[in-house]
Amino acid sequence: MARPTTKDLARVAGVSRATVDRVLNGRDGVKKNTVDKVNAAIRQLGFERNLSAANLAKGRTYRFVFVLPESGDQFLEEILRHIREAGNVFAAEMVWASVQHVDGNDPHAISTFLSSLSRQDTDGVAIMAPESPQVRDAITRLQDRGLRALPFISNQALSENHCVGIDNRSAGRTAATLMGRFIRAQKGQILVIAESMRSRDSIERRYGFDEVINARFPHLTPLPSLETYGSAARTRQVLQAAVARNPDVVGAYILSSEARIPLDVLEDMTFSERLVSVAHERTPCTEASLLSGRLDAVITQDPGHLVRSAIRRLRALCDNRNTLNSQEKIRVEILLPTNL
Amino acid sequence: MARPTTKDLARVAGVSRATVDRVLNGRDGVKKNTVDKVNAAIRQLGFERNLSAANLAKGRTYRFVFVLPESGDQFLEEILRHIREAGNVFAAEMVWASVQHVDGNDPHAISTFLSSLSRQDTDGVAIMAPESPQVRDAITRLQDRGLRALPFISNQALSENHCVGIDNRSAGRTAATLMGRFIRAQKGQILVIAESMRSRDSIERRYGFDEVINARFPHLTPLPSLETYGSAARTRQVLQAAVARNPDVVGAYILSSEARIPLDVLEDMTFSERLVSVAHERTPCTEASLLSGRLDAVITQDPGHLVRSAIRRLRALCDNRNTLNSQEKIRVEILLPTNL
DNA sequence: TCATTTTTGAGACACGTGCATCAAAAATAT
DNA sequence: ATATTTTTGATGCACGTGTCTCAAAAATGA
Repeated sequence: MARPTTKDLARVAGVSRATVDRVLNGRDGVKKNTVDKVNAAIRQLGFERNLSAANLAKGRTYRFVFVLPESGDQFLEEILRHIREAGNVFAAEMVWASVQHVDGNDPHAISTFLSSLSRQDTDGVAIMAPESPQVRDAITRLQDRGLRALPFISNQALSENHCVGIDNRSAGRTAATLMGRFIRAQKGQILVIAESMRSRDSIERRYGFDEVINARFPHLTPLPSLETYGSAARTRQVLQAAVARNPDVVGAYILSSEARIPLDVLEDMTFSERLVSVAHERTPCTEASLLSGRLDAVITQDPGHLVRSAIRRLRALCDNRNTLNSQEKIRVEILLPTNL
Repeated sequence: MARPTTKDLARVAGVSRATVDRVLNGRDGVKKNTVDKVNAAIRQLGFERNLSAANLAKGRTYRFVFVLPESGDQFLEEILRHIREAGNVFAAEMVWASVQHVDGNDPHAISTFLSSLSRQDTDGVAIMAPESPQVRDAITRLQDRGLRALPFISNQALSENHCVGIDNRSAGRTAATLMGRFIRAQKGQILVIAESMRSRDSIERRYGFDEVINARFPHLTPLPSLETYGSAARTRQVLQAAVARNPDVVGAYILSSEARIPLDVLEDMTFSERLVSVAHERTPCTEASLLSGRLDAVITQDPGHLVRSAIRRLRALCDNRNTLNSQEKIRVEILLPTNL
């Protein structure tokens, strides 16, 4: 019943605890034959290292940095809140999570910041930044210096560590399914509104969206993406232009994480029939809009889950452990007024 | 930077480590004044007990039992799989999770089993069983003996420990929203199919479903619940009778966690137009049905999350800690063919 | 005041692992 | 054969907390 300890291992393998330690911690200078004996004992006893004891002995702490853009985005606010919250919870497990803001549009700034990190003060980094060669190189150098890096939400093409976040193509496909089924009109156009189409996330969402609309709802026509660049004036302008060109707009898909501006602008405009609107990310704004009926559905990813998953995965990377895939898979969630 | 230890506490509070220990672990025989001094030091230093060290010192293990019905239900299979999986993950944190099957329809058997548990071999129990006075009493006695109990998935009216699981009324409301918006017919009836309507879960789902259909989709009529009792023959019989009485059936809501039988039966029947069907719980059967188009949506709760949440909450109960509410809230998830 | 009780302190050991050091044993080279 | 290198064992301390014991100090009662 009691868990076997390294002492038991030593006894069963017929070696000393010192040798068990050498094998467990991968030190060299141990004959292959001896290594095998110890491993056999590990299997035989079902030995598992007592993490509490190990961490205590090592005085191990995990110092993680979240590198985030500087925006005042509501979704990002949520992320920040959960980082603080998780900081408290994981404190008992010796995890320190801090946040560093850098201009998301300045690859040079990101790269410079990443270069400033060292093992002296940091064990791992979760990076939310658009993909760029500079950033990619900085991440590689980070890893060469022994730090662990993880792309966070915004997709980075890192070889193995796939991103903490949803499959954006699947998110776009889901938005399309809801949109297609909610719209009752026989035909019409759908506005697609993004803050910018330069990010990989937006592109993937758009791709998934078109895929499903074209295949399953051919009576609907998704219009070319409208970019707001975060400006209300510009949003109003491009939206009005698009609606003028397309008399039968029946839906609006807001695919960037800041839905406030497009929603406000849409509110002021008139359409022949009530628009079906779908947006991304749960924020105070999208929640309120769902309840008031301004939005019909919200596709989201749980920010708390994102943060905790990033921390767990960074820690696993530090310990060279595997994570539980089913726990770390971030789900494409659908919010309706009824399941907030 | 380094975390304060009990030694630091003792120094700052001007007492001995023994006294700090007495305060931290709530032993008596300490003057109120001294307690206050220690608590002040705790606040001043922001002391947090090192859980690793504490657990190591106590040799604490957490032995939890999941009490589950004996069914061969696919959803239950998933739950079992995740209990085994979680067992591996939590092993490093000294958590042992075992499973005990009892006949879910026999309150006496459940009560007898619960009475057989003692602190000698068990620290906490997660109970999935229909509510009944006998079971409720057994749970109370369990708690009197110092064990921790938690209602699991199936709703138990335990005073404080609210159930690990979704809000079933919200789930029913969500099913209704999707159903109402997916159905294009001007009017029609909706089949509501349950294994049994005796369980609190079914009742709550049904209640939420009717609520939304009546309020938002008055052109649709939800029919009285049909009970299958798990029998294919009976299912066929009651379904055919219901359809004979109602010529305009346009939707089917399967609200129990086993969707296989109703789906198979529905498949064989003919309707004037394609049914919109919504079921509960992600299982191999519902997944396949979504992809094949037999089902339009599935309302589900993540079984892995359920299991891990139950374990975390039981452990928190044992340690008299609070859990992170945002992490333990089980979401009403919506599955479409596009976000599996 | 002295006897009694309550409160506090000092100290030791335990938990399981990590990480040293140094000597002993075994294997290999000469 | 001996000298050298490689491999192993023995042992001790550390991590932070929990849990003892025993004695000292302080507070309370008479």
